[in-house]
Amino acid sequence: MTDRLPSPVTIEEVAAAAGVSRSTVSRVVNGATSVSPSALEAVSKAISDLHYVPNRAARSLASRQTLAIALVVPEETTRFFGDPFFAAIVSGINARIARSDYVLNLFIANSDPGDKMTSYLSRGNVDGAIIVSHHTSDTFIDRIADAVPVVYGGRPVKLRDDDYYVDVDNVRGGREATEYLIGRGHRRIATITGPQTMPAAMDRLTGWREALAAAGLTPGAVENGNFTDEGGAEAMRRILASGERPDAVFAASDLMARGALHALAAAGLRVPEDVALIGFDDSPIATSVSPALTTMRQPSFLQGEEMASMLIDRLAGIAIPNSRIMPTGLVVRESA
Amino acid sequence: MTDRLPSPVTIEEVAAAAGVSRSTVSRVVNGATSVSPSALEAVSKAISDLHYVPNRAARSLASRQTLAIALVVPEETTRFFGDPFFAAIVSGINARIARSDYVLNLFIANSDPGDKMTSYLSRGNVDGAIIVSHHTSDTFIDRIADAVPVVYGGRPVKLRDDDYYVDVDNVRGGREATEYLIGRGHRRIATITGPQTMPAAMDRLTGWREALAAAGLTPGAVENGNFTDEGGAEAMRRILASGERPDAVFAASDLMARGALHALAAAGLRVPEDVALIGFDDSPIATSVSPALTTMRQPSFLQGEEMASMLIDRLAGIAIPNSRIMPTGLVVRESA
DNA sequence: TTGAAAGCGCTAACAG
DNA sequence: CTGTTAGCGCTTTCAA
Repeated sequence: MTDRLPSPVTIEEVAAAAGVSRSTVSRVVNGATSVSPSALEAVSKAISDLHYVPNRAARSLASRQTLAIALVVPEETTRFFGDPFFAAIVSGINARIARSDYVLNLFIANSDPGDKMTSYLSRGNVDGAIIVSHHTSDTFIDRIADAVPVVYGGRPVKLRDDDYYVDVDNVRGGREATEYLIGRGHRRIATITGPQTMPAAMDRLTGWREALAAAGLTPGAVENGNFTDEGGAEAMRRILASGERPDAVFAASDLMARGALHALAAAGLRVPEDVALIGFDDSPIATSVSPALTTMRQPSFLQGEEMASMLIDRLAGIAIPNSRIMPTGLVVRESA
Repeated sequence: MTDRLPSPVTIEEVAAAAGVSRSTVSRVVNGATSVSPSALEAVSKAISDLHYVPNRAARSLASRQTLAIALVVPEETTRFFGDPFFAAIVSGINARIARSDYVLNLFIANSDPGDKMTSYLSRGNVDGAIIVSHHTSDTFIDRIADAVPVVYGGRPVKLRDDDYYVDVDNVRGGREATEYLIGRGHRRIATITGPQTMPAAMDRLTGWREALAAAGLTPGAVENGNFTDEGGAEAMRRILASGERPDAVFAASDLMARGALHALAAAGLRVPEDVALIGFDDSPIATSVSPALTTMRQPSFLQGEEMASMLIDRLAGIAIPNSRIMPTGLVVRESA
């Protein structure tokens, strides 16, 4: 192997420059409180003068932490990467991690149970893991969760005692989106759902049902759009083909709403005049289409940041609630 | 910090079990040749009996390698994540890395020059970096390339002597796609390009120009679709609004082709009867739209694998060519 | 072919 | 509040 030079300046040199011992430098680097102001200042100066960056291998070896966090992404990356909602989640995670001493290790999860990734994680090569977007069928999850602290993006499929997650109130989001439609006078309301193997998709559907029931309305068509653009378009086509045309549609993601929009346009229907359409996410898609989408916002970037924060707190031994439910909010634009 | 237990079995215990010294175990683990068959066998047995897994931090500290590779993704993640082409690239990179001793560190690159990431990478905290999809405006690139070996996805904006990259022949791809259109009898051929800050986008445009020039045809409209879905749709609308309607369009990515398809449908134009449309990538999008896209395939997953392979080889001190140009190929479906 | 010995750069008791 | 002292688990000369 070619030798890679590590950071040339060591803690020893910083200590010398600052006129203190290694330990004191270590203390300021690690934010220990018990350092005198003068020492703190001298060390800080030496650090920035010398551009000192701690060697993570040494640190990790001595402290018995890896300082690494795994970001586990499900195999079917097409859907994952195709949705700006996830881009925002990952950006948020990245942003929070960047402010910490941790680095993010990316793993694209292969459901193969003998998987190298699973054993890598199980062997304590990371301090914790963030798992985004999993399905009922993802079996490797449990093995990871047995080995290291995990924070989930979205309520996990089977909730266990020591599960931590960040989510929004999807039932409520679905309900309020639908209530808005009802309040605007719509009566034949269909929905395009996500895959019913995912809690978020199930919950939004539940919300839609609840709102209709509360208003005494008969539920319209329910079609699975699989959380994809094309799936949304197909679901919309099936809805239109199925008989009575709805006067409004609740799509459980903006991506699917976009697909639906195209299907509606292809069918010669105007939005919102003929069919009102409401999305979910308030991702960049919402404003990039025409008409701009009315949608239920969720704070994706913040959710990502919060996921990382929760994990970092847990690793630091700070007690935190098992879940963090972030607020949603209706954003009214043109489509409904 | 909560203590994370590392793999409990150390090289010392393996050595004891095998009746040899630490050094011999280390030699076996690292594949050194100078080990007697009997020692080799004893050590191998001990390793598997004890489920020994070397501690990366210790290994890294002693060997002065990090065993980590950075995956650097440009800030504007919306575009990155929105394109299935990149999903395939990342999957390929991930797959190859998973077969090695390296792990992938994900960095979302912030153009802020004082960036923590840049200094982290510069300080030798990774052995090498893979940089996907960069623009002429991405200034942090040079600083990374100065610090560690880099492999680029696509020819870098400014090619330096020691730059390594994997790419396809985009000029040729653009030319052949356009030649196909010409061969089908089309004469008024427009193009939807990617941002002209990216080599791939520039080259595909060049190929389009070359094919038209060779056929003695007047170039049609050229509109930038920014490598996004909506950008493609807008570019198509501009082309349609600009006067003479083209009888064929070369879109420099499938994502933009999809946008164009929608704009065409909205304008009441049939594909391919009124306007033929050809894409680029052969991403999953190509078959998920209707009509299915005729497109210029590039082997995205393999490109990702190759990027990782090149970097791993370089890090191993293996001499390799500076670039690897992967083949493209026309895939004829329905849209042209 | 093998073992002994010397660190890699850092953290973490433990005294003081 | 600070320095001293031991290692963390592994690789790597250097001799034998």
